Amino acid sequence: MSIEKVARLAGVSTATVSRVLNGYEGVRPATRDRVLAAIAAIQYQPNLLARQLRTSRSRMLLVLVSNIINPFCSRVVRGIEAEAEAHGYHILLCNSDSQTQRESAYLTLLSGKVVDGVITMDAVSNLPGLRQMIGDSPWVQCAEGNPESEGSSVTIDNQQAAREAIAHLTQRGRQRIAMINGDPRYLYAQQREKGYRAALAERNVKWAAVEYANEVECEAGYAAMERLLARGQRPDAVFAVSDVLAVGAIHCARQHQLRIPEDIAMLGFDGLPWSAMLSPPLSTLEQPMHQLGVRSVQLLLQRIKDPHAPHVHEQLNCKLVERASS
Amino acid sequence: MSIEKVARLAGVSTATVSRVLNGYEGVRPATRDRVLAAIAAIQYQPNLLARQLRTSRSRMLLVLVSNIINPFCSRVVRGIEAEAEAHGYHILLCNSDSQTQRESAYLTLLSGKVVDGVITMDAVSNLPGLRQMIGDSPWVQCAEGNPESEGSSVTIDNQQAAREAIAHLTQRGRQRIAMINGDPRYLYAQQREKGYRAALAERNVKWAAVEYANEVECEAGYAAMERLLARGQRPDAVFAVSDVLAVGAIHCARQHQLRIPEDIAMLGFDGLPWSAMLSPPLSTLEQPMHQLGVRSVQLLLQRIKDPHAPHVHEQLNCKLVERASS
DNA sequence: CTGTTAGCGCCTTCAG
DNA sequence: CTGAAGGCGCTAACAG
Repeated sequence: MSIEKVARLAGVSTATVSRVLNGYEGVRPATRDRVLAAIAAIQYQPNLLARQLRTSRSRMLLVLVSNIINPFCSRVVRGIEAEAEAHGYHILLCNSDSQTQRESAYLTLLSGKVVDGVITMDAVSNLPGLRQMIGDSPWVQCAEGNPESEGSSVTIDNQQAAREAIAHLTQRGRQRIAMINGDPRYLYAQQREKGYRAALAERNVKWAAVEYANEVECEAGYAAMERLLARGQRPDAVFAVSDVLAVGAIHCARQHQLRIPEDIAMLGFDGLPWSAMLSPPLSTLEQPMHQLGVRSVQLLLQRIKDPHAPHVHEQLNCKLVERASS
Repeated sequence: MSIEKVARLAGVSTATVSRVLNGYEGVRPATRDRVLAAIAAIQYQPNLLARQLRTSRSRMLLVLVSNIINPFCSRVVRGIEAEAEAHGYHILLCNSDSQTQRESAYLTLLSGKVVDGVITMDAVSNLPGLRQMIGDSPWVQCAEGNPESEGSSVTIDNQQAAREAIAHLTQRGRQRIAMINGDPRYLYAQQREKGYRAALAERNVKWAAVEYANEVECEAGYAAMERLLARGQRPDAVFAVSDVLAVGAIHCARQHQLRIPEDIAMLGFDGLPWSAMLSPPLSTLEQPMHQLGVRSVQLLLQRIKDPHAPHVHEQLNCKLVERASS
């Protein structure tokens, strides 16, 4: 089942078989046909591991994501995979749950030459241990990136997005805008909160309230809303950093006999398709999810091709979609 | 950066280094320490490709999924990954979009020894071409499986689940139950439709209406509902094969000034967490998503360990969750 | 146009 | 307890 058997059967050398396999030009049609026939005869399948070892290129990309269950993540990953496949690359998926140990287990695949590069969608850039494991291997941070760290990144302008969110809500006359944020270990969470506070400050609004959801699941959004409502003065608007969290928050508000948007306006983030189909339809900040993935791959492949290519920090635009919830 | 450098630096043979690396017993502590020191000194990282080639085991599993964006899929994949990781395996993800060509591209990784086995969540068992590529490599069908095909499978009893759905709706006094089904090339869709029709027949109900969503996205659910409402007599209940489709269907019904559940009862499928937080909360058939993934990996690893282990066809239970939408 | 040869980096008998 | 040597299957010079 090796290249050698094919060679023997076709009466040629292994080199020739290899040439046929890899589509080299200089092979006489007659011999090529003999080789092809031999391949078909024994149903030969090249051993890709051997090839990868020899060429030291695996055409595989590692994708480190906090949790694929987050619909935002799965859509970005879809973009990654689509673009990777278009260039003949495959992807290896790691759900880290932000556990350093799991991430480092996967990163050995990078040093172990099993993958040619890595795209991280998790808070790794501020973890020195992981940074060191990545070394100067091809690396792109996607959606969650520190522009000041080494390595390229493709993100949105989180701070700016949060400002737009607040601008929108104040414009609609809201006075007490609360925020349901994600785990503050994430840069995106830090940046959005910074934008939120800055926007309020600019408007001389002193009322602020932030609750953190420990994961991006609607139950966590519900719980955060519960805590928000348990505080003294009730907010008249909530800015959630994910549509998923917003769903939970809306449900919680309803349980408290509050009307959306009359009593509380609600604004989500991400722009998942079903946000438009909720009742009321959810206003949200739409991220270019697919494109985030696509661009990340493009930058990564560029760097794989030329390890000395400069690092790039790209920011894609997001878009406020106004609907009935705010 | 190879094992040989370590050996030279430590003044031992490559064999000894290998022994240390793989935790073999019979190495004198003194030499082991020297080796460990050398490894640390040059920051040696084993080349996993070489190891995989040599041992012909990659500890990687291929997961072929139609589309990771489907929340049902991402939750199953999460289960797969969790269990795989617990056994020291990594996973390679392929979004096939049910395109035979893409699937076969990924399956070369199986014949190419890049992965030790494959879990398919897509309609492949009835595609002879792909079946042949898999050959008798370790293979488990997850969530979408043909019990009559070779290879193991872990599924739910789709037909039975559909019967329960109809039983529930008729019990609530519904007379004209329509179905929003998935792509009929999938076995799950065929089986659920069979259950739907059988349940109606048993009750001597002649009214039936089935529309197919071309993908599992809420927009497709919306479109299917639109077609359903454009038909002559309007249904008083809809059984959708996915909560995602149900969201779209509900939205469409609302646009037509129909109330849920008064005018139309709605029943979803999968049991995604946010189905409980919609308004009204969505009744649904809850699948053991995580467990489907976990069991698949267990069966697969079993078969990798012992290629002659018998094929198993397991069915996990799903559960009707009654909420306000029906 | 084709064959010979030398590894890629590792593990694993088989000797000692 | 340790070393020498062979080979996993493939590609890429280098000859011819």
